[in-house]
Amino acid sequence: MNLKDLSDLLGLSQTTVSRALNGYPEVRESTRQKVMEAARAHNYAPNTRAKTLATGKAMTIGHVLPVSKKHEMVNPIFADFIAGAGEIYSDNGFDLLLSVVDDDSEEASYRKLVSRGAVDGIIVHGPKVNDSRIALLRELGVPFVVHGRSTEIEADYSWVDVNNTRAFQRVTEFLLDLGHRRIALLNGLADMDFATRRGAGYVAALEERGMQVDPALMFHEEMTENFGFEIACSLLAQDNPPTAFVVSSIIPAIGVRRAISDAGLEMGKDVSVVIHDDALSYFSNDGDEPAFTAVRSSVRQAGRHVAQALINKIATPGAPVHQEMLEAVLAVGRSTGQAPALRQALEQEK
Amino acid sequence: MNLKDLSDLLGLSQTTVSRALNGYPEVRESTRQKVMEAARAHNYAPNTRAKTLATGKAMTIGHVLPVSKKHEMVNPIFADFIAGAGEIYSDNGFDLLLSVVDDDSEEASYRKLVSRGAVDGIIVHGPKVNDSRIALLRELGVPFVVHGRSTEIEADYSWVDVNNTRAFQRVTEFLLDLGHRRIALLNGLADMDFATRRGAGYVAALEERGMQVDPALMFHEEMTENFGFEIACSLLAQDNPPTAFVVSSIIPAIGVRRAISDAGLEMGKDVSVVIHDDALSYFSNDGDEPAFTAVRSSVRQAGRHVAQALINKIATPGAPVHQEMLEAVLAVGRSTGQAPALRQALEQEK
DNA sequence: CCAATTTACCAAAGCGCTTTGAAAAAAGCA
DNA sequence: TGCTTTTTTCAAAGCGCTTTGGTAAATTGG
Repeated sequence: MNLKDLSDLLGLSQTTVSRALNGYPEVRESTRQKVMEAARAHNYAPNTRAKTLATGKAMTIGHVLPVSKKHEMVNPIFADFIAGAGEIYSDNGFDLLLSVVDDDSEEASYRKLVSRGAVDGIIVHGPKVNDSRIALLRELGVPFVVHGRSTEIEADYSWVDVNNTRAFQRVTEFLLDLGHRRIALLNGLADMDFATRRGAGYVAALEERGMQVDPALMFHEEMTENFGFEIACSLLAQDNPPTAFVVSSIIPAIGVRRAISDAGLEMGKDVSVVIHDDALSYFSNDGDEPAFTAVRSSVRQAGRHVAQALINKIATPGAPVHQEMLEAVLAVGRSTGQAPALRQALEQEK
Repeated sequence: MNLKDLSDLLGLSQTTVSRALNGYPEVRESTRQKVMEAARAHNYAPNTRAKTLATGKAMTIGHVLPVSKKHEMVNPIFADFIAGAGEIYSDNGFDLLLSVVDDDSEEASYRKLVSRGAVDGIIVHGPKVNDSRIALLRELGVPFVVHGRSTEIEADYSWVDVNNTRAFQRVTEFLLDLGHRRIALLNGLADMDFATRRGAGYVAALEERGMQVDPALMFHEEMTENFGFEIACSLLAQDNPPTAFVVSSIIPAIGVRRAISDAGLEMGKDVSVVIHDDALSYFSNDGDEPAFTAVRSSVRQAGRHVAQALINKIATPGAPVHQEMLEAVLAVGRSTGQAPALRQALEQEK
């Protein structure tokens, strides 16, 4: 069933039917009712491709999911982010075009998406410290919003980010207040912008208290469960092991927890752990006493904000850039406690 | 830059340029070279919407991601599956259209996808035991492939599934061979087809050995980490706790592991755990001695197979249905060992 | 060397919609 | 009633591509 069939059926012109369906005023209300009715009865929906061709709007947002050939890693926050963004798209009549590419042909993929006219806007995932995609997309002149930022890029562009620096400074201070002095940082890959900022927060907290930053306690890797496990195992086996861990995601933190219990220690008592919690749906870490003390910021919520910002940008091309900082909430759970040394000292005092 | 611009620039007709670009034979090789060159130089790519309108093929595959409003759950295997499918799409020039909908408007979403002509084919995720989507898609006459099956649907349709029954029968037998007699099953939601089949495999293994099936040891829930933790905690606190767990995904198994260590027990010695491992990228459970004994089947690989099957189906409409069974590999890891009772008996014997 | 093929190119129609500009019908006004 | 204004409808152009049905140019064969 296409427009012609429908209009023939109704004895009306395509123009009138189209207008009736699209809510234009120059059509009698009784006619509109009839048209709507017939459209529903025959399950008519205008052909997307014809419609977008005619209007010049693709009504589609592009997401590029780079999958490294070597690591075979898929960002675990991706699904939740997409779920959030997708809600907004549905509400606004946009489609979501997902391009899976191996990371070395990523740039070509953006170029093609735009020159094919397949999308009206693009969302940039996982920005690097110095991300070439931002310059590329500006050059291509396509509206885009970055989930995160790119520290070394001077240009103005739209982004929605969590205040990573503040969050990590906060949790580090929290651990310091509990008497921890040797605090390990298990961070994401070093070239990721979020990881840099989190590292900066951690360092800032230590330096503010006049403490040495020990590079031997800072780790950058793909944030797998195994990464957390391996590092924690080797650290805990050292002579002077850290008493606390700051971990960039709940996934490696699960590995850390495993290492702690394998070492016969108790998390929250012998060793403290704080995490950044993206509020992934399958790892709920909430309730009145979450398993992990965490700075929490829902990545799904971020997806909603990024999507909305992009849609606004597409609707109002001249508008200024959208830059939005989300704050992470510090929620204290069962994974943290006073440093053993401090606890002993306090007990002695009694 | 569009076709007209490019052909004007070259002093050729749109026809010739189009044919040159699409590899048709009726164009001189030297002309084709010139055209290709110019296209590359000016970064020309044919407008997707115009092209698909003209050809009548959308060159797009639809995926519907239902997100339950109440649970706010996003299937954690989704990202890996998509990554696999996306590779195949890229290789074959297909786009991936992702529709995020809340689960009660799922049917409408499929209808619309088809009547809008937005997709050439659809992939069905997470089939229920009696899934209405299969009848719907057949009625709509759109090519589709199901990731999984739907037990109660008689009709012929294309699917790619893991042999869940066999896999779970196998791991249950494995536990029985180790002397375990009280084996708990932590399964997915009861209406999910895969969960039913896995349950059937578990039951079959027990019955084959003439053992009672204890419904108090079988659990159906959304497969979160918390689910595993809660159930395992309460079971281990019972008078006659199970000595082994069969768990439908690595995620709840992580919760089970946590419960075991919280109870002061050792996994692989006091309590055994076997899992179904989807080989999610952030929870690698491989190497020569994986953390969990598992029946493994890469969901990413499944994504590739499903996508390829659908593309073939679209290319050859008359072809018979594609039904493909993937077998899961049993890999023994460190999470299983002899049942404590059996071990004691054997020691006594010496 | 000229007719019959083959090769290389082109004009125009069509994909299904929106939108412009015009016309017909209805309503308002004197 | 006749004329103007407003409302309602329509025919046709256009979005950017592919593809059909040509025609002119080059090649072949007798």
